[in-house]
Amino acid sequence: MFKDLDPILHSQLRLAVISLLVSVHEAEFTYLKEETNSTAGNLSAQIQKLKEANYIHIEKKFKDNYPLTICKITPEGIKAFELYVKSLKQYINLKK
Amino acid sequence: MFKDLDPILHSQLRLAVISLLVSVHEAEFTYLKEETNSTAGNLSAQIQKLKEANYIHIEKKFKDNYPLTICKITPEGIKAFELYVKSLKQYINLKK
DNA sequence: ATTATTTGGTTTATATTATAAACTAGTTTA
DNA sequence: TAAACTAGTTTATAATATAAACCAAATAAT
Repeated sequence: MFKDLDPILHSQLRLAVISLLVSVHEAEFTYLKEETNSTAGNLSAQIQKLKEANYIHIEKKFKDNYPLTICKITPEGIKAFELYVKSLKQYINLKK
Repeated sequence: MFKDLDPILHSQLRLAVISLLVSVHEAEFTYLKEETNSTAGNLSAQIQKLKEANYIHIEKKFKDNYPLTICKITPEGIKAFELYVKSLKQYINLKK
């Protein structure tokens, strides 16, 4: 009945990040931080996990002398998100 | 943009338990254990948390000499579940 | 010019959570 | 009466989330 929920995505912050990246496809660290209302430390840790899972790609460069971190969702990330949503529906759409 | 997800419900097992109880209204421990495919220890711990949050009520009695634990959802539990689902939709865009 | 503040992060320490393993208490079966 | 089973609970450990502290450089203030 209940499919397992991908633990990488079943985290409020990581889910919010993926949710944003699914729609905007690519975003800066500071944008993600503002939109998700997270602390920098937490966001840094969580995007690292998303990267390790190969759900996002992280590019680091410089812009106007400052470091700039850009996150993009990968095809695997999109797939995982879609599967997560599908599984989740079994939990919250229980039309008995 | 992203509303906080009730941490009591944002747990795979607790969410599955509440999901079941929303539809069946009342269930035995062993039924929940089978339906959620969980271990007894984990289920015991998680229904305790749901009880502490006042999301379910736990009744303990005996049936045919064996202990019998029955869980029922409370109005607060139903309300919390509905709010959780509503908040979650912001993350997963369920309508699409 | 040097001190303070800000930007854009990362690392580390700690609290919380989830879970399996071990245990309790009794019942039934052989 | 010993073994196995039922129906759980408690405990120990691993995993997770998060705030706090830190780092390196840039810019602003004095």
